[in-house]
Amino acid sequence: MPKFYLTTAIDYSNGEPHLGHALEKIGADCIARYRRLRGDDVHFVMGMDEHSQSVIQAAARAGVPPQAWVDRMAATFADYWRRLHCSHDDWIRTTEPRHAGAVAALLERIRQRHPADLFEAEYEGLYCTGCEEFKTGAQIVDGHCVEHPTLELIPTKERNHFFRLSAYRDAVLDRIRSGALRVQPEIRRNEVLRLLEAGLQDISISRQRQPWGIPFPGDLQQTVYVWFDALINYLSATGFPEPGYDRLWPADLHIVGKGITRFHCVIWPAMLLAAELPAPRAVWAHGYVQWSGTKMSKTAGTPVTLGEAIDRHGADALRYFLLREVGFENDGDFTWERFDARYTSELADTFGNLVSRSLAMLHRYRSGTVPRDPATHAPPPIETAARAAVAGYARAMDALALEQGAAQWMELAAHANRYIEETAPWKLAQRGQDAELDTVLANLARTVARLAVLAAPFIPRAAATVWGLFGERAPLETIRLDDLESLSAERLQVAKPPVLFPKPERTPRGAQKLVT
RNA sequence: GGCGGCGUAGCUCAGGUGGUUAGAGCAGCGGAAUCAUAAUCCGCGGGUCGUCGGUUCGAGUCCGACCGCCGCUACCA
Repeated sequence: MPKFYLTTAIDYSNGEPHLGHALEKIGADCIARYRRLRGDDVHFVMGMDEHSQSVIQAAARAGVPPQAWVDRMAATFADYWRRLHCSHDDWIRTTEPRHAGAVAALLERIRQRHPADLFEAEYEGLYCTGCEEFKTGAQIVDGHCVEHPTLELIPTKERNHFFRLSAYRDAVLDRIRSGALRVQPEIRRNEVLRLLEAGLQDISISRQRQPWGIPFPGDLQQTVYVWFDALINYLSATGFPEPGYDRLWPADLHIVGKGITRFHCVIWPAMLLAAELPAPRAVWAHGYVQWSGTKMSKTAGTPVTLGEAIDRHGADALRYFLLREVGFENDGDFTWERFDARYTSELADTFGNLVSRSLAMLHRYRSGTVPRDPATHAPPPIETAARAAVAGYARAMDALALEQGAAQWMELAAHANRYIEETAPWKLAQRGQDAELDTVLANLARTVARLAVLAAPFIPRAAATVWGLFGERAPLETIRLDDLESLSAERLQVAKPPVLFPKPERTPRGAQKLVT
């Protein structure tokens, strides 16, 4: 059983999680569940990034000590991920001792293997006394800090520890070009390659005047710069430097937002190479969730809270909508209108109703017992369609094309609805064509069971419910994709179908916000 | 400024290496059916393929210019 070590970016502890955070976690969870379906020994890690200045500020605004603040945030995030049925195996926080230990160990390892890669130098920058940090780029407008336009930025020199990033340009470039480190999707790979081709500068990896952080080994006047600190979480979670960490390391896939690809595709691999540790095998950089075509930035305020989105139609529905319509590759739009449309048309009317009518007929015509299929000859069209859908689903999911995987699932459900219309079981029953009816009902039951398996990575709760309706079988978690071809529901006693995805009678709340 | 991407039916999008009447899903309209969450199934709807030129027997599909969005451009996670 091959191991599959999967991570998401750890979330910054300075505010509530929103739909953007959720997309990343749900996408990663979908992949984790799919890999388990594939038979991989999955280790899925999420967590919190809890150091740095903004955390201190957020804590101060809330009037609590930093540790109390990050504890509160971690609990909040973890609760949302639980509500969204995330199936992570571990939850790491950068304020944990195991992480501080790993950071110190990694730095020590670099110092031992490549002493020249860590050195001290002067860092020069514009320092804002309001923020207590250096400002660059877009943070400076008209020569002033955007947060404190009335204060003067002070040119300041600071003695810092540096990492010789420049020494690893060629090695990182080679790994990405050769595919040893896969950067996906293609557009992100190209961006990273161009960045590398342009050359790298060494980076400072420590900060003075920054009490909320991991002490820099050998220089207690300074703390480890938050990015250098944060990236190491992926290694900390393996148990590094304790023996056995290499059972998990290297990571098979880091899921990150497109805004932080260079940290994961350039700096992180270079850090590992300097420590003579293997680089991750793949990085997937997803796009962002937009609200009616505009950015959902923290500063602009969130037009929709994560809680509202979950409450709308339930966690499964939100998961499905984010992965199917918003998508895990490009930026995508979230609107109540689109959410409701997908929910109604696909989850309720196509899949939910298919389950309803199939099981209802099983009860009406066969007392709830799936009959044996007496047919001995050519498989019905639905069987051919099911195999094609499973193959297409696997192809898409292997390539992390989650939208297409969901589309394959939906296509099979639609096909099953057509199969019912074409065979018209109610007519077969009327005419007393029992053998034909048995064939149709057995095939329908089998298709519904297969759909439950394929749906599990996207809508785990509903999938388990449907699977459970068949009773007397192995838990859904033990089923593998390879089992689908021979999967049969014959002789099983099925329960009465519940309404999986109820449809609100009237215009649900929040719809009016669409107009503004 | 530099590099790159996008702009196809009301909406979300497919459309390797140019070639008969430009496709799908959703929404909308008409019909059928009645097992089912008034769900399903069938049919229909004609969009200057961002704009203007060019190459070609022929371009959504290649070239150039332009317009409009967007991403990256290294220490904000």
